Amino acid sequence: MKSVLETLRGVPFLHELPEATLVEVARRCVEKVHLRGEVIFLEGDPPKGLLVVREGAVKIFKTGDGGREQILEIEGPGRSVAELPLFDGHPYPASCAAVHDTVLLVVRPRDFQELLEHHPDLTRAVIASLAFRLRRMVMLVRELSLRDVRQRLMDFFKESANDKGSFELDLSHQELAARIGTVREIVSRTMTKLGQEGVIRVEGKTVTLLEHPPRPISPR
Amino acid sequence: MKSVLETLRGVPFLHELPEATLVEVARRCVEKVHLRGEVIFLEGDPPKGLLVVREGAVKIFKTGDGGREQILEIEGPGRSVAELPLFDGHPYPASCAAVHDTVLLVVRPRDFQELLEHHPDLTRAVIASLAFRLRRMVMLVRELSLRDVRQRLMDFFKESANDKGSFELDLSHQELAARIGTVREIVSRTMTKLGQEGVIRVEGKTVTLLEHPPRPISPR
DNA sequence: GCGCCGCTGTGACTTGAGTCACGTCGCCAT
DNA sequence: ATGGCGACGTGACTCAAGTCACAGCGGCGC
Repeated sequence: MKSVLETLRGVPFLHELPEATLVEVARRCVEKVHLRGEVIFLEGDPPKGLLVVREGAVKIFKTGDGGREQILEIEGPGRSVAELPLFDGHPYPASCAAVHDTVLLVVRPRDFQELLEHHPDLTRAVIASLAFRLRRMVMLVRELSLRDVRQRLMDFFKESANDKGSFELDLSHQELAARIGTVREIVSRTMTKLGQEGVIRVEGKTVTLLEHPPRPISPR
Repeated sequence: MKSVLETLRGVPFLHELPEATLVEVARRCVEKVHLRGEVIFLEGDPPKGLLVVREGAVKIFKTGDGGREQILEIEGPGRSVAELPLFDGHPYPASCAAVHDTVLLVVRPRDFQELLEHHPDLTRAVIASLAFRLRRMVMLVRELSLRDVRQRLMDFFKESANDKGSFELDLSHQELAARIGTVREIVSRTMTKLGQEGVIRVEGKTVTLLEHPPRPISPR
């Protein structure tokens, strides 16, 4: 596991801060461990502080009536979560839970405020962070509203593969379903079908995207 | 129509600025007229500047393969749009078009940057603005993923009514459908059904929400 | 007045997605 | 090994939503 300082340096929106400041931040960090599945905060809770994933992974999600879950974001090591309520003072708009056993660094709200005041350049970073999340949410809206499950699944795979031909799928079908806005069974079925069609190949946890000629746009 | 200054004062995130600054902003405003239906910018375009609706209304939307449209936000007089690309420098994540004939005030990106530098307190406002939009998008994701059309429609009505019993629906079914993520016919049908069930009453453009005993939670 | 056009209402049909119910497989702990 | 548990695969069924087609209405311009 990386040192506290290394972890903080890896957070995109803390990246610009001078070393001395990071040390200041590190000093204020509390470490907190959450076991797989454990809830870290619930929608509606008041801000707990800035959370940085040191090890493991957490999910941000909304829950619907039928108990169904829509994951907004999954964040791994070196990523921060829960900035929003910190910046606007309102309660969390969504809940958060540990996807794997997780070690978090927590910077309490007051400490963070103080930091903001002493480091005005940090504010720019904050804006960048919010802007990034906003873009992600717009993408998610588009996916959910304008694409079918098959497309959403492929989009997710392509993003995970990140230009490489394959990647490790470290989510259960259950979680993958919640990520792309559907249910376990549909993910299972769709993946099987994609495999049969030769669009992807699945071997254990490794998913390979098989190139296939970009099919011409079908006439309407 | 309100004066330029009054319009600017009405923008939530400019509200805090001292009068003198607003005058500065007003001086840099260019006015631009767009007729109903006209496209103001397209997804992928580079930032055009801060846009403030002086009169009329605009929609921010994404377009899908089949030509279907998902509206992210509709903004009326005294509301700003297109802040995001201004803050992070990236292209628009969605397109924008006039819903009615519209008068816009435009502050060019360079002028806005200058303003930001001279008024550091404005930065807080910027954060608030992004935070607000982010919350809206999270709400939209929840709607799209976890609620059915009937619920989305009622949610939209309740928000429009804003605690009053009724409101003016100034969107076509087509636009309403794009707003809540479905198609015209379904909106039409669902509204008819809600009317028959006595949940709402529709008279011309006026929609009245009829109170009805909060039905007990159905057992699962 | 007449014709055009955008908006709306509705029937009939199709289908993608979700639900239910099992069965299987592999892994871990006792 | 054996029992339990969580993850996965799949058939069968249901249904909300979307599509297609068409008809009526109402306003506006010429």
